[in-house]
Amino acid sequence: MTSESEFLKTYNVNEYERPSVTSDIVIFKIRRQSKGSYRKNAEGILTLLLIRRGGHPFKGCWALPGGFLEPNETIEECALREVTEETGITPNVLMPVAVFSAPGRDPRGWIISNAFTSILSENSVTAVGRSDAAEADWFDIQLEETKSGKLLLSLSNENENISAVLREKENRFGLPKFEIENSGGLAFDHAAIIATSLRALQARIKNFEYIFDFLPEKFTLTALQEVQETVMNIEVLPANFRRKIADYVEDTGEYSLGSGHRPAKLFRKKAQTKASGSKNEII
Amino acid sequence: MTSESEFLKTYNVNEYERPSVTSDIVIFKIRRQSKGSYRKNAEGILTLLLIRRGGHPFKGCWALPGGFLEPNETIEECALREVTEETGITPNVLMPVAVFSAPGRDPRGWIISNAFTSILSENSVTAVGRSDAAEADWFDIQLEETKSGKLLLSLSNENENISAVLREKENRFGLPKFEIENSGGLAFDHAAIIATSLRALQARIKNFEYIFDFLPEKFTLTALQEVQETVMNIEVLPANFRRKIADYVEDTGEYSLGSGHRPAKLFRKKAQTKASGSKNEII
DNA sequence: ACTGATAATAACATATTGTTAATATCTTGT
DNA sequence: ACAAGATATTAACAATATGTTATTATCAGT
Repeated sequence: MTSESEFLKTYNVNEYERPSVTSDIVIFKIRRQSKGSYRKNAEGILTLLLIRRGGHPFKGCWALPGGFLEPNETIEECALREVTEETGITPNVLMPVAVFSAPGRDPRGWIISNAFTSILSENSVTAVGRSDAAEADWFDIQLEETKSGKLLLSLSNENENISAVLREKENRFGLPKFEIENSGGLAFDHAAIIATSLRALQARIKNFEYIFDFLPEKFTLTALQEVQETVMNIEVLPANFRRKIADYVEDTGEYSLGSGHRPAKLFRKKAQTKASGSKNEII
Repeated sequence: MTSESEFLKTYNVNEYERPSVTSDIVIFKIRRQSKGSYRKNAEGILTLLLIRRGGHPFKGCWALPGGFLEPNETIEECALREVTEETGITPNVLMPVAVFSAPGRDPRGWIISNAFTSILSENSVTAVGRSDAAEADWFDIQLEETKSGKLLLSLSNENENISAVLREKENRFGLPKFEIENSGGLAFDHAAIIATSLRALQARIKNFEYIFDFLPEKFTLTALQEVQETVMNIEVLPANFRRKIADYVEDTGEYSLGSGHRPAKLFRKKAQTKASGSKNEII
């Protein structure tokens, strides 16, 4: 019978096989189709940040920013570090999505990935490209279900056009996961990570979680509504949206002027987003 | 310039330091305080499955079932395998909670844990104890907020009484995480994993996600209501609960008899839990 | 039959949401 | 200065959904 400290002195973690651990970060941002104003003929488009891989494997392919977990950092710190290193951007939210650990997902060997979703606001710096990432760019993203039940993930910018095809994988494990039928040239299983992340984001945006991260501190309610419409790919009636959002925002007293029409009030996110319920705790 | 296949031939994953990866599983189950019927003086109690560690480190301490990820399995498969090995139980849901990767969380070295939550139904086999786990048992669990904003996690059975104290840790990373002020004798950071998991479960039970996993295939609406009340620690008015749950269940035509009072209809979970919304897609 | 116990739902008040339409206020062009 | 164009904001009413209380239903046991 050994004591705990004696045990730890002789314990050697290298006796067991271990995987490498990475983080991959799915960063979204909304761009306005026509500059100036929201709504009608000027709706927002959801975009995604990809890097072109400068080294093997998948050299030259588009991929999510990300990299290996290092000792003495948490996986969240790893995610932030990698994004900054590879794109020069430092996001301020990090929403855990899922762990991707299917054997064979990385040709280099046993490597599992922790996926995170992040959001950049419209007016934030978007200069991209650094270090081992040869190139970085924003891609318009669309995820649509086909009649045969498959999912088509389309990513495009001026020069590139990526089309990946996915199938929803049935599992007993909470979140929907996806199987890649055609990666469209995306590295690793990143097509599946992107699809899972977008679905997770949409679920959160529904109840106004993370919605404010797409916009600067002060924003109009129309812009906020546009965020929900763009991310979820739906249309919302202004009167309804304004009633629902009312508890989450507060008036700044300022206005957005110079738009050629009635100026919109500027709001900010209200500190506490408490939900009320009924008078008593018994519902 | 090397080709992709040449690169992979010379790539050696062992050049970089790697963590060990584990899964930990937080398994909940409801027990009835007095056998026979639900409600009034016979309310449910949420219980949690713990194992007593048979080896170092934390030998003799209570801990979550779990273990190391092995090559050629996903982290979800690892979680299921470990639960079965250590407790003889095979759960049928597995809800991802979070990754715990804080440096120093395991005295053996660099080991990160993927936490999952699972649920066992009332009438399932609960025989526990196997392999390297010296002992396993169900603990009544309670998580309450104190006036000073701390969280008290209480776990108890006939012989044991564990009290852990936690603080909510502010972070920019989605989920609330917790810092352990007093582990109450629980191994590793398992007190924090348990608290995070329970909070995650409560959020899901609110909208009837996972709620059916606590009960057998056929159940009464009162029993289902009891699940929500027990997990979320609230009281619900029957008329309200029944209206809200109506779209998620279907009548089996059978009744629960022999109870000394009006028999209750037995329901089952309805296949599709679709949400309706308005007539058009525009809301 | 009567009691005790819980199931199930009716009935009404209140609150929320869906929907349509009216009004408000800016910029620009004349 | 005034009209036109554009979008913001809210009023008003209909339709649903929820909170709340009370009533009725149906069993087992006496």
